[in-house]
Amino acid sequence: MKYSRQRELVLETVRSRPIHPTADDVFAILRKTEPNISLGTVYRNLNFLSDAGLIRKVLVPNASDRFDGTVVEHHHMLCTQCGEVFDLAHDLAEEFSQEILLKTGFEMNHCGLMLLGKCVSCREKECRPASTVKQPIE
Amino acid sequence: MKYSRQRELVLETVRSRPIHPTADDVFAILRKTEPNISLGTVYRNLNFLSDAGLIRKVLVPNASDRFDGTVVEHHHMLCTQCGEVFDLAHDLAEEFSQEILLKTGFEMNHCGLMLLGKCVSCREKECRPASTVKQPIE
DNA sequence: CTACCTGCAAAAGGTTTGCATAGCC
DNA sequence: GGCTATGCAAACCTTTTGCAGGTAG
Repeated sequence: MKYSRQRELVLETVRSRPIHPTADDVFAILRKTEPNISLGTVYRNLNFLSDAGLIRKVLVPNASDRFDGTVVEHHHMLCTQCGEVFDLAHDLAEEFSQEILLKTGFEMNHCGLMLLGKCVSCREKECRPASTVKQPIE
Repeated sequence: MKYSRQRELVLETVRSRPIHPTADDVFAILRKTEPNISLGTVYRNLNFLSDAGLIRKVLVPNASDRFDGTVVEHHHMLCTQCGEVFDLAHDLAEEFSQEILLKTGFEMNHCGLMLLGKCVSCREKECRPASTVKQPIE
């Protein structure tokens, strides 16, 4: 792989942010210190780096793709209320993916699971009677 | 709801096709018999009908949204090889969604599960030694 | 009659690509 | 020096929207 300053910056930006930044986030962050970097270059490098396995592209339905510096196998949960993306540890889905394979023949990809739903803090913000709100177990 | 010929045709087209057609699929199908129908109208009606709960919009990462005439709760599996979308019965995911809620506090939406992976027929097409190919259990 | 719907075409949002120039090895 | 990356802008693809005219109730 050929070195370029921009590629290194893109990689470092994704790796150092746990927020699953979009291409546009990365672009905005880098623009601050690298005023000439172009959006095209950011996209090219994000795709290059995820093809090379150094980062991961997280496909988000109905929104911009996001990029993830964590390359160990894990899955994602998208809160359809606030738009945040959360990680889901692989072992929480392992049994499920085995069951799906056995029962349907469908073989889940590594990082192939996207859950749409409502995250803890969005659920807590809703004014439901406290008794019906299940507390998450961390 | 106000009647229109186009709306009825769109609804009927989605309901009668198990292929989870995209807006463009619906448009192409209807164009054959309704040469003046416009893509904008197809989109407007698909959105209207899914807002009204008569069909469902299936958000597909990295590809056009698809529409589903089956409105009972179920989930989807996208084959990242052939691009087909398959239904996944809700009861196969029920236990999993309970577990996720308890362990992470994330509350899955109805129809909120998208599995990316490889479908049975794509797996069978690959030239692996037969012994390593797990047969699906239907 | 009025509200809502249509067809058309333009706009919008996200992503990719062509081209000439610049930078790594 | 050659190959690849960059910046810029235009192109692309899917979806939405504004508008003027048409249709259901």
